[in-house]
Amino acid sequence: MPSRLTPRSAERSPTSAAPAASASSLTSDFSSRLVAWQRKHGRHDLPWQNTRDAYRIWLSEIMLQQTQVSTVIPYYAKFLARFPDVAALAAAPVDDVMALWAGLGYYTRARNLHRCAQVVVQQYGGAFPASVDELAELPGIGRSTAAAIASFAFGARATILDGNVKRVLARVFGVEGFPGEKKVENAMWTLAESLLPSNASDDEVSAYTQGLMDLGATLCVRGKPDCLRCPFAADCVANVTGRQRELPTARPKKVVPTRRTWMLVLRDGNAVMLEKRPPSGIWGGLWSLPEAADEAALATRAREFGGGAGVSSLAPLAPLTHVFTHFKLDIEPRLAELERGVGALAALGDADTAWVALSDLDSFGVPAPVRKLLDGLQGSLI
DNA sequence: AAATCGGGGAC
DNA sequence: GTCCCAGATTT
Repeated sequence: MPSRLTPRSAERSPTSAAPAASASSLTSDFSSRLVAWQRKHGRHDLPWQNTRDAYRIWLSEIMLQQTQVSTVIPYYAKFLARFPDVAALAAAPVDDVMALWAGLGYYTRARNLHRCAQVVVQQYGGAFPASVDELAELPGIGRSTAAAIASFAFGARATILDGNVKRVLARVFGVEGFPGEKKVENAMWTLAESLLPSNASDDEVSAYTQGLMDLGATLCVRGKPDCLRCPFAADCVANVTGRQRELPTARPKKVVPTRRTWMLVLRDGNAVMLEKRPPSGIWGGLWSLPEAADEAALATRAREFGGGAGVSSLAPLAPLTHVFTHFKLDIEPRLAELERGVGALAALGDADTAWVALSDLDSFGVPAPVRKLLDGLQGSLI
């Protein structure tokens, strides 16, 4: 049932485009219309829905940060099978968690996931706290994820504000400005809070939060929003004014610098030398190929890794470019072979290096471009 | 080729 | 408090 909504403070969205009368009536019944739409047209059978288990909800929300539903589903199933509850996850070695996470990206999420499980076990006796503020203190959980968990698991009246919601709000209410900008984001938080349903049951709260997500993910998409099916089409500033492509305001452009690195593929038969990266920074904590800032330095490292065994000269492999948000990375791979095949002995005793069979890369967390490079190498063997 | 996207750490 | 960074995917 659409609950009667209490009068809102006269928050005006920071736009002059929305007619005041239309904006205020929309604000007052936004939540009831969204809930009605969600119940009829939203998603109801995702693997992490239809539960109030905060562990399952938390796990899904962490995985869904920066990652789409279809990608998350198999990982979510793997994690639940291996770690059926927060205590099992907390008790596992972090390397097991990293290996299971490999391929999902944003690996600090995996380390925080593990840390968070341990905090929940040690400080909360294995039960997630129910308040948004306590949830947001936990590793890997910020304001939006805390609100998602609190609303789904505990029926809390708290709003999410992720990329989908920012897009919906910018369009429906005509919020101008790049949402990554502090001022604009603050305005969106205020607007989102003002739209929450009052006196809603737990089920209504869940449907509202899910509705925000589903509307942005299924109708109000970036490229071609399906405005004909949208419950807010008649009131939506972007739709009414034909500005779907201009809202939300795009990030200001900036030129990205290019960096170049040399990577060593040191091979001993079917195995390659991997090196564990520092815990923070690019690919933090993952296993990757040894690097150097130029070819000569890489050759020196190759000889050092070779230890007593001779090492061939470096042979160029096909260069590749990996694009991050803030820079491009040109990778110059160089192949070297151990000449006397004692590599397995050469690096023993060093916790930051490992000889890994190409067929065994799955059990290590390896960055995607490095994995691709090594997969190509495996194809060329035999 | 360009744009996206929540949280944490640096500052 | 504010700014800057991370990586895989979609468009």
